[in-house]
Amino acid sequence: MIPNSTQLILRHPKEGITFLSLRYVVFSRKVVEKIVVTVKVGENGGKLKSEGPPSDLWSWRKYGQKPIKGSPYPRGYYRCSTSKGCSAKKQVERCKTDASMLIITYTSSHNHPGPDLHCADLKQSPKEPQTTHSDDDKPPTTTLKQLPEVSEKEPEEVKKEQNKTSSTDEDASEEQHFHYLQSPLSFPQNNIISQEDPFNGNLEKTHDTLEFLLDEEPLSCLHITTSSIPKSEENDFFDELEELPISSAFTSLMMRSKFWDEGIPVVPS
DNA sequence: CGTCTTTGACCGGCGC
DNA sequence: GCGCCGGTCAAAGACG
Repeated sequence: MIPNSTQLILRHPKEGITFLSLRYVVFSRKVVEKIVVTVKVGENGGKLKSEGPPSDLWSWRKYGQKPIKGSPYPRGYYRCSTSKGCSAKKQVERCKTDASMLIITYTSSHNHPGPDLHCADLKQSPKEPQTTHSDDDKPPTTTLKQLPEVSEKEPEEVKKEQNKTSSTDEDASEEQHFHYLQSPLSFPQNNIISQEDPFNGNLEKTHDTLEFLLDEEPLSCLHITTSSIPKSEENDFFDELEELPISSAFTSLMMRSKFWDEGIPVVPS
């Protein structure tokens, strides 16, 4: 049985409130690639106004919100405002069975380089709404941190910068409690998914990563699986989707991200 | 004043 | 053809 989805469970080193599960998704029928990210924001994540949503480095502008049939929570529609004319979009909604879970769907891709990592990391995308959302109506942005594919930063440099930020400003903002990684859609598509054989090659590495992750005791009841999603209504959400394992590119990105550094405190020697 | 959010209206796809 | 539903538009207001 070939695993068709991957979930990564990450936790905050202190509070353990942030979780992330990632899936690469292809709408096989429409041949439209979407990437669905589910984010565990913790029980208080969606209830405390002070608890700002995680943000990525892009600026997202909300352009719509619709109540979704079958879900008590509305879905928010965002498009990239980092660059005019960028077609990147994302949809953010809460899991109907678990309000602490956010389901973020990325569509289209950025047609421009991402923001500078250093600057963005320090400035934390000031345009990004952080604290104005309420319980249900304004979903947070994602924990995805997007690195410009045009500028491959030295991981050490990135870590250094990020550590500096987190060490000096760690408690300044709830935002600091979230970990960032690159938006999958900022990768060239052939780096995201091998259309011919999406499971080949990446699988082993993905599993290595997962085993590594699984060494960390999960903090929540969120199920970890590489082959199926546990029975839940969330599963229905993905039923029509063809799920793919995380690519090595994405994995490698995570490994050098702040997300990785802080989310996975245990590093194999 | 520029940018963003909110929110009702509008549009297109799809099923019956 | 009609209604439902998801996605988008755009005007108005809020905010820094």
